[in-house]
Amino acid sequence: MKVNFNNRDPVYVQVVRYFKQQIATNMLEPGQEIPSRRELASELKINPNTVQRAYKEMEEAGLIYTERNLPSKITKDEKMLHSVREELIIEAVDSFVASVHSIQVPFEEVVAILKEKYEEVSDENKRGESND
Amino acid sequence: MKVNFNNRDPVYVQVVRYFKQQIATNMLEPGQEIPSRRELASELKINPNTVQRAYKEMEEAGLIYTERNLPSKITKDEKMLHSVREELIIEAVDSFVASVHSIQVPFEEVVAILKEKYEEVSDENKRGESND
DNA sequence: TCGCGTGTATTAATTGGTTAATACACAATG
DNA sequence: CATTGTGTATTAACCAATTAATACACGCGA
Repeated sequence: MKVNFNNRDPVYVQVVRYFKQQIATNMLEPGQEIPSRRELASELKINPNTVQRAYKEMEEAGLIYTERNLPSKITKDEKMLHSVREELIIEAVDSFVASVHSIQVPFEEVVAILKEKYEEVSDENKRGESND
Repeated sequence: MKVNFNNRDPVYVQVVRYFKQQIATNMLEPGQEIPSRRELASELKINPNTVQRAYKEMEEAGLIYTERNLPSKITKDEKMLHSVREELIIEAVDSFVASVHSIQVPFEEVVAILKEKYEEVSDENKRGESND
């Protein structure tokens, strides 16, 4: 479990995003146990409350659940899990479309640039990825 | 001159973004005079220093220039003006690709979703746009 | 029953960015 | 030459979000 922190976004947001990505790519399975607050905090060298905040948000969103005082687990609700990926995509698309729309970029131009960039990142992965 | 402020981003950032969009869509022309710090501040009901900060960033970026103590003007450097649009697009694309790549969305799926959303916003504009 | 590792709650501290207040310098204009 | 409107610089205040410190509650197992 390794999160590449940046300095821009709040740590707890980045932790949530990390779990969402893990869920969206099926790296975390339904019912799977995740590290305890203190354990993850220790591992990532951050404050336990920061993890707690991340976990709390995830629990309120229905991504994880907690039974008694046991480490939380990934939800077993398949629909919920599936929607995580959907929502991540929708968020990204909405933000992106708003940006390019405000400067009136035609759809075809967008797709063309997108394709280029897509091939770039694919190439990078074929070699030895190391990004933020 | 009207900026739709949101509560998320700093005001001066939104002011800069507004000018960049205006430049990218050719609403502001090379050499064109822009409102003085105090004037724009008054118009937008914000502090003159907030405008100053926005203008300062734009001047450092080469988007505007200031002669003596006259109101600043849009740069006449056509290459610079053209690159504004390019950079806005590149920023949007980079951020977008990073997002969808982290959850491994295939290119074709991205384009499909994008197309849908694009048609949505186009339709909205045909009617009576009113967004933040 | 005691201790340990869970999750949880409350409150405080920090801190950085943002905005505001104020003053200064300059040039044009009447 | 004084006033007014520019841009500029410096400093302070503010404020909200984030993080940290601390204590509490619960259940399990030695």
